[in-house]
Amino acid sequence: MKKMMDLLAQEMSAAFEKAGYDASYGKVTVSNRPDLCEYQCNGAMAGAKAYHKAPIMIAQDVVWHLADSTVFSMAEAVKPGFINLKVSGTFICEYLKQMRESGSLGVEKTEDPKTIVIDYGGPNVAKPLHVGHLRSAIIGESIKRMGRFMGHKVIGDVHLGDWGLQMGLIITQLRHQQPDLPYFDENYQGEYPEDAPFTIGELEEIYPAASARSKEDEAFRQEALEATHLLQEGRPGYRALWNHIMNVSVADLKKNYEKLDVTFDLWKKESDAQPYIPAMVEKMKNEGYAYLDQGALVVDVKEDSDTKEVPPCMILKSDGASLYTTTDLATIVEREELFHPDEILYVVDKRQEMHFIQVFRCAKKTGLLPEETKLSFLGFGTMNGKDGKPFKTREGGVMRLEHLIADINEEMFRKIVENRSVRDKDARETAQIVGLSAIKYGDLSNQATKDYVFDIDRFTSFEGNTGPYILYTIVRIKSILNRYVQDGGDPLTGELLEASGESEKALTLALAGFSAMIENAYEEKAPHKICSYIYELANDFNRFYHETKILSEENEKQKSSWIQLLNLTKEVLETSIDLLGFSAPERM
RNA sequence: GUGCUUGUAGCUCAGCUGGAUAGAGCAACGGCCUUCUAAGCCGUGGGUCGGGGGUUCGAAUCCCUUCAAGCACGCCA
Repeated sequence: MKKMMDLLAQEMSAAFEKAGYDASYGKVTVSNRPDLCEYQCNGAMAGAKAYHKAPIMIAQDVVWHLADSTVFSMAEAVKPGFINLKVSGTFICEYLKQMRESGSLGVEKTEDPKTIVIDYGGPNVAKPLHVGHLRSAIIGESIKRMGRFMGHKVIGDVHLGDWGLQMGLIITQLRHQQPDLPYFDENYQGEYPEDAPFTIGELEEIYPAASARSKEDEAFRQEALEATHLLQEGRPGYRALWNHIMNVSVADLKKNYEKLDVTFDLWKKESDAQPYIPAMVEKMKNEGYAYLDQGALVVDVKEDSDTKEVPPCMILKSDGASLYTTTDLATIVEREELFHPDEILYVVDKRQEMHFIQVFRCAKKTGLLPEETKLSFLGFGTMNGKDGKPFKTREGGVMRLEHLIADINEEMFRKIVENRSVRDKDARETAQIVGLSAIKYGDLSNQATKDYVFDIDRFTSFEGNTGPYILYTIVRIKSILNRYVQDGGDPLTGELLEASGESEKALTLALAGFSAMIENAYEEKAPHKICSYIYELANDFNRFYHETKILSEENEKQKSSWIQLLNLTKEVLETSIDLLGFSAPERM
């Protein structure tokens, strides 16, 4: 079904035409003066020059043709040339009924479904998730859900980091700690043990220890480099160890992402792309794209329009080893082979932008992908603490994601039991649901590309533009609907009537704007637009709620109409928060 | 040094594809609970939209310039 805004523009354009002006001036926008009107059209001012006519004259001409409109209940020409509009209540009412019946809240699935691979999450194995991983997971998950909602085929890939020096460091550290393990015996012929020689907890100790040591102990570092190399060459003992590391840490990662309600379709990893490297490199060499520069194999990717120097894209280091870029390029080859995607979207820290510019250009230039395949980059900003500097623990260290989530849940739990007499068991569960909304909404309500301040106190607050406030609004609606059912009402029947008061009208207008909002938010990959929409919607609902006693309404038709309105509001809110990646509890 | 991004109320942020009086929330202050969750609602105060110039009937928004902050700039990922 058509978007509300398009229907209004259609009516307005027709009036422009009837008055003898071009239909393109009939664009309608939400009013920025809600005290004067609901919608407005500024086309008369835009057209003043073309028609050598005062804007107000044009506006008056157009308004005259809207006199008997069934869409607008008011259309007036004002001062310089604004056309102020109010929409007919019956028109909105009809629109909302269709919205309910459409099964998708009025949102039209795309006519041209794309296959989109989203690369997000990006954790490294053997290292615990820390707050730096939070944004990628949250933003990527939301965009994945939005894309699906619009009808695209979206494939989420966690793209694990499992192939760099970190693996060599861990192996080497382990070798120093437990030299007798069979994995280090080159002559070992038997089966390797099934169980890993470490727990996730131990594994997480190993990496930092190894990393620290490699910085001071050059011999150790060399050993680690060698181990990395041997692993990549396929040495059986190291391969077996690598398998253990993978199993132990992937299980742990899955558990943690589950807590965030973030799910990936693919658990691909850097090592999966390795088989694609030799042929890719050969191709680049043979076709003359790659050449040796200072010993390294590079591909030029600068373009004439560049305003600054874009260094060549490095394919192989001077020692012949592959690097980050190589893996990313090979991953593109792999994805093309497996999925033929129309688009690959990377949700990554914005500091990596230059790297991806190089990778994208190189992939296109060397023909790893068809010309029309879109490579896009959504770079997000840093999560800062209240001091405006990157988020740290009180002690100044890197905050583990688990701990952050636990802290939030604890805080949420405290607030819930403080404010309500809920049974303990429910309170824990509720605290988790509400806590997740606090984290995700706190993040997503900011523009993804900007740095933002992560403030636990503010995010867990039930007041203002927060996740908990949105959930509270939904819970209020659920509460009324539940009582209505308890009183013997059927929440699914009943006809939506035209809005009777101002706050109700405002609520219906907000609801009608859902599809335009969602389309725009997806197009711009901007979850924060969903946040500001539902925040306004929640405000509109709470105003309506405040002045309307629904359950005590004597007129049954009016009552059941309001119940329909609540149903629709709830659906829109719940659909929206689902796209953001969280859900609402039954009570709170 | 070069380039990118950001700068809006005391704080945290919207608004930026040009439109009317620049919006929220928090914090401060004042109202509203015999009645569906007051975790709510209503109201008051608070602004040289970093500075300066320009384009335009009209600029927070576009252009130029300047200041400040953050980030990135070939063998890490």
